[in-house]
Amino acid sequence: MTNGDGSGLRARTRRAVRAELAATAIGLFVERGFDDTTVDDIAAAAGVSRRSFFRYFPSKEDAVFGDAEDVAGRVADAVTARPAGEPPWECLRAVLHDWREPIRAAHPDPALLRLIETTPALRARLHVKREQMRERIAAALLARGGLDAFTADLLTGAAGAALDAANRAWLRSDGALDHAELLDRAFTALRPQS
Amino acid sequence: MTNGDGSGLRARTRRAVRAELAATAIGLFVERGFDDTTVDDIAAAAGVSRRSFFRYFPSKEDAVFGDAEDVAGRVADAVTARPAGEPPWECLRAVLHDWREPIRAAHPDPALLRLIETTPALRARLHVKREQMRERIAAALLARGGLDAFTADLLTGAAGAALDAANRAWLRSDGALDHAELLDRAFTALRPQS
DNA sequence: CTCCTAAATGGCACTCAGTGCCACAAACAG
DNA sequence: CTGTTTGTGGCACTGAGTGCCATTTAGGAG
Repeated sequence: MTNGDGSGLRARTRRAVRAELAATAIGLFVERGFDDTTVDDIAAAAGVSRRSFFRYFPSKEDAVFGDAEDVAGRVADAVTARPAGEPPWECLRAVLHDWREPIRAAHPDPALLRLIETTPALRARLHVKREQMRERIAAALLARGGLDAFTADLLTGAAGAALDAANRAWLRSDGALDHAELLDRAFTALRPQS
Repeated sequence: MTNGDGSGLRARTRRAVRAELAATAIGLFVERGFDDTTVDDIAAAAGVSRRSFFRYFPSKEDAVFGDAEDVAGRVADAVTARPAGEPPWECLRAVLHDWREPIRAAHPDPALLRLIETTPALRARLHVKREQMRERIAAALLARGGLDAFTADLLTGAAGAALDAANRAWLRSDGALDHAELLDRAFTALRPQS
């Protein structure tokens, strides 16, 4: 029996190659645009074969959004870890507030954000990942008890809308506005009535 | 100068062929699944060439969502047409309430809804269309005055979340629950504070 | 009706994403 | 060392989407 965890040379090199591929792909996307970059380009620039690229990422888009599932899982865990009696909306507000920085750090390049905004294929993938994340968070919220599935869907959807509105306003201001305060304003405005 | 409007044999046959293609495509998608239906299959079943299919729809997915832009435009117009003094949130609630039926009528087959839910490519396209619609509605809401861009984004996003939550609960109940009442509950819960 | 132009069509060739298959090399367990 | 597992590259194939061209057809001008 081998070690199932992430130690060992096999798993480590695999993670390194994956990160290298993602960085190379993002660099090329930002430089030439998503559609004008082929998988062959990425693979060649990273020194692997085209076939191997698809062993690390199921699609070209996933080179950008590869770690989204990990983040979704950890955010869901953060929801579960909140105090039991906390109202659901406050729980979501606190968790999203805590995860603003980690999420931003995973996509440090503002040019990448612009690229995603202007590339239909990337926007589509982002929306799908976002929805998968929302479902996981809704499930975690539901497991905490105190609400039904309808309310869990509603609150997680509204929290996503709050985050989106804050992000858009922040991008419009070119980073001049305070992101945390924008998010707070959004959450306060949408706080559910009784 | 020819007639730019939609009358005339040219435009009418074009609309007819487009509708025929969409119906054929949806039928095949529901029957065999989206991925197991090729554009060749659709074109052959509708009696046109593969090349002509792409003259009516820019992609295979658009055979399902082809009229989304029209709907988005008309919903935005409905927002503009609401009484001037009406609070934004009530405006959105009223417009979405009025458009529940027309939107449902455009996708009458529940099997199609299930198919969209379970097909990644269709879900992705749906999310993109949804977001485009939200942007148009946000612009219309903004043009009414009385709010800033941040609030317009926030309210339209929240309205979308309300609609999604109502739709999901309605699908979960297999149509047993009252969709209008679910939507109303969602809007009431998220009504923004002062 | 005839001629002319604009639009619609079909066919072909091409690029590129994504997959299945196979042969080969490196790591690892015994 | 030996068998097994895991990663890799190469190849061929399907299918979406696009550019180009030759042909047909609708609809307006004379």
